[in-house]
Amino acid sequence: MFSKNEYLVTEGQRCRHIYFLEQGALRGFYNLDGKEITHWFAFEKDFVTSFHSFSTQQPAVENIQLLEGSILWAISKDRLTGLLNQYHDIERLLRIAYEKYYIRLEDRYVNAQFKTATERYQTLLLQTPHIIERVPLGYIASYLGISQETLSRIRSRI
Amino acid sequence: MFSKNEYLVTEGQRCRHIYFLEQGALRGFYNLDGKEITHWFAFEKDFVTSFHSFSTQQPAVENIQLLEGSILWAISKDRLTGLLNQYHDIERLLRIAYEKYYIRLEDRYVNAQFKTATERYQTLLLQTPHIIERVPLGYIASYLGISQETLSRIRSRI
DNA sequence: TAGGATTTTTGACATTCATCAAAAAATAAA
DNA sequence: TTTATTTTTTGATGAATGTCAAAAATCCTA
Repeated sequence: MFSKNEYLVTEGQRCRHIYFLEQGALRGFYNLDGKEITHWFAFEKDFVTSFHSFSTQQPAVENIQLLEGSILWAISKDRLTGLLNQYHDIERLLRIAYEKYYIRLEDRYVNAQFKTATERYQTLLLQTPHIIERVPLGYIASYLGISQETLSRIRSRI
Repeated sequence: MFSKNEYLVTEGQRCRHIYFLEQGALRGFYNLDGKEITHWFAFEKDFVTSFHSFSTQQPAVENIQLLEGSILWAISKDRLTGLLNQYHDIERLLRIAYEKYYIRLEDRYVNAQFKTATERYQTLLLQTPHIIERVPLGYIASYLGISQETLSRIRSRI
């Protein structure tokens, strides 16, 4: 149980857990040229972690912050490793989970690089309409890779 | 052994193999609004496949084309599945390979969405300088998400 | 519910980049 | 080598988006 605006992971710190988000909302962001860039959101039933840091156990380059009071379950890297050694099936589940996450990221990548700002916003509306009600526009703008002003203008135009 | 400009995978066709590229160069691209968008390149010692199609066995949305005559090794989905069932260790290797590929894609994603065209080109020069000599500029431009003219101007400016 | 803080919108202007067209350069073929 | 083809560069112009500043709207909280 964590409360709004708390941090799950902070830049520079090693991320030792994968979390399951039962209830609430999170964002992952990092600092680029003095600006906070939100690069993902997570909602109910998502698994979250600072993937790079968790996987390599290097210091995280990103921050994970609570957007709402949330209920989270955590499993540590060590405990997960134990489970993987003990149960072949978990290794397989994880491999398949990675496949799915990879495909999703590929999709986002294409979307990010080759669609216009307006198209990206419309895709977001279609795929996850609830984001709009739960997340400040500024965060959404940086998630879409545009300025808040531009997002505001896109919204007024639609 | 395949020769220049041949296709390994074509849009609409199911991709049933993962390939190991021993020698040569490939690109993955798809058609968007009548334009070919190159979204990755592969060179010696890379594993390649149309990931989404291979994983889900849905028809591919992308094409894989030879940029040079190349030597490739293939393993079919069925044979790989057999190996995964037989050897726990291969499941683990695959899971770890996916981790690495995921992290790499995450990196590219950030790069694509939040860096300027010039920065993206400079990163490319730094990370894979040999691309420039082996791949036409037009492909590189679309890989970077800019027009060929803009890339040409960036090059003259540096 | 009134005042303060935060978030969103609007305006003016500068910059980046795409597009279309054509010239120049490089590469391949005869 | 000469010609044809492909690739790269250059020029002119317009559209999309960023930035800075301020106004308007919304939301907290006392």
